[in-house]
Amino acid sequence: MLESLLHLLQRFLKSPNQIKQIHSRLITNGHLRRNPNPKFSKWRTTLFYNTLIRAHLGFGEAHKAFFLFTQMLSHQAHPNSHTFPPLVKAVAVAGGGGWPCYGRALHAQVVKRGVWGDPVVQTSFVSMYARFGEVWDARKVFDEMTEPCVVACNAMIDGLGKNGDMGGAVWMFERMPERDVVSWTSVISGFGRNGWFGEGVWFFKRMMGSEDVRGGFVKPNEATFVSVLSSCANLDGWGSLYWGKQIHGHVVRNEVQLSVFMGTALVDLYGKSGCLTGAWNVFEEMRVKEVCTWNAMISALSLNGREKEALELFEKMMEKRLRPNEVTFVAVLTACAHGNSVKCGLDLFKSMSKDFGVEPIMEHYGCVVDLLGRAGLFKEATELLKNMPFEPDASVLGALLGSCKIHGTTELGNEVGKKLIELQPQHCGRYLVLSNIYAANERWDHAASVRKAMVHAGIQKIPAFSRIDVRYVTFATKE
DNA sequence: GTAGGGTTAG
Repeated sequence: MLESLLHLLQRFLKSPNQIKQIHSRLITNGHLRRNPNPKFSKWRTTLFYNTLIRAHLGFGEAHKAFFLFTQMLSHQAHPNSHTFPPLVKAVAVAGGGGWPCYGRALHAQVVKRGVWGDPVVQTSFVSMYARFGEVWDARKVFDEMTEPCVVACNAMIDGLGKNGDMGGAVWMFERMPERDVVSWTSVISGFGRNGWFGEGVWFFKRMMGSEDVRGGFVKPNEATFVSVLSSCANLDGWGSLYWGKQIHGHVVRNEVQLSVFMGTALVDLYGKSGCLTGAWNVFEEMRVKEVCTWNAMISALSLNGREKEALELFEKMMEKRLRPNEVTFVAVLTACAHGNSVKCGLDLFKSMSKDFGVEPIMEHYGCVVDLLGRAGLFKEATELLKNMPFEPDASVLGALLGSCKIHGTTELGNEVGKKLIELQPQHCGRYLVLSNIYAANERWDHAASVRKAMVHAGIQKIPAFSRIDVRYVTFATKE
């Protein structure tokens, strides 16, 4: 009986319903309590709890994992080194402000139960501390490990990348005695996360040409492709489409079916590099689509001048009864702003919290201010700014300043521009837009004084340039 | 006598 329940648990680790059924059987049979029978070995109860905790984490019920742990303690089942890694991961998944409390409590438990020396447990803490920005604590745990294995080093590399230390990440990568696909992927995704897109793509190329310790090639997997595609999508100019297509080709030659992750990354890539046909083809080809996939396609349309189609696709998404999220509304509101659909945008803005339960954040206000400003509705825009539940940040004010420039609204532009310079004294563009507004209205004295203030603040203007890509030759003209 | 790391949309 016991053996078969254990077998079932392990087999259905990923099926919530089955796990819940087995869980209730375990409770009614009393297997989750300490059994006074000496024939009943102690570790078996521990094993049940460990497997249940892991299962609940697996299907996204992180809070139940904690509950199981407290039950485990109250029933005097002894946690061992296998108990903690899933719990530490549950802290990371649950996230939020409560992490220091849970995370450090678990750390204390680990020390108390005498399993701190276990490398798997230590690795899980390296990830957890790094994920919450405590890279110094992560490093301390890592340095306590006598012989960190590949996985531990990978966790540290990823942690350094997550905290903006790509120098440290690459340093560690170069000194590893052996590297696997995750080591490479961690560096590639780190570069992308920190905005070093070219370096990310370069590292991918380096990976494709390198050999591992056994003389074989390192084979990229789905995570590798998704990471490098996201870097490609953000490359400037022709590189984006060129390298993106190369990698897409590689995916097609090596992968059977497009996963949601990979497909979404490709839709985003084609959307950002202006190749709408490419984005559509991937979108249509995908069997399984999630909300983020629709978001990527709607953004692709709205960023490439197809505002009407973006809104139509949003309608289609509604017909499929998919739940739009924050990102969806950023995409559709952008479409409305670019397409000058004031009424449509305002209706969507009203309905997002009322009908869909999505509370507007700064980005949404930015879109609506942009929408109103472009239409010249400055009274409404300032009204919205005043009634925002939080202080407008530079992106929102920047949207308004941009509109003031288009419409030559000097007075408001002056006010907004001054506020912006207070917020971002080192941003050369802010001074220039303000000075251009004055110049456009022949207020040369004001224009000159803004330029002077800029020089005074020690800011140099970065020359703007426009660029036309013809095949692979780039023509650039400096302003 | 089970286990740990990397992934998409603004």
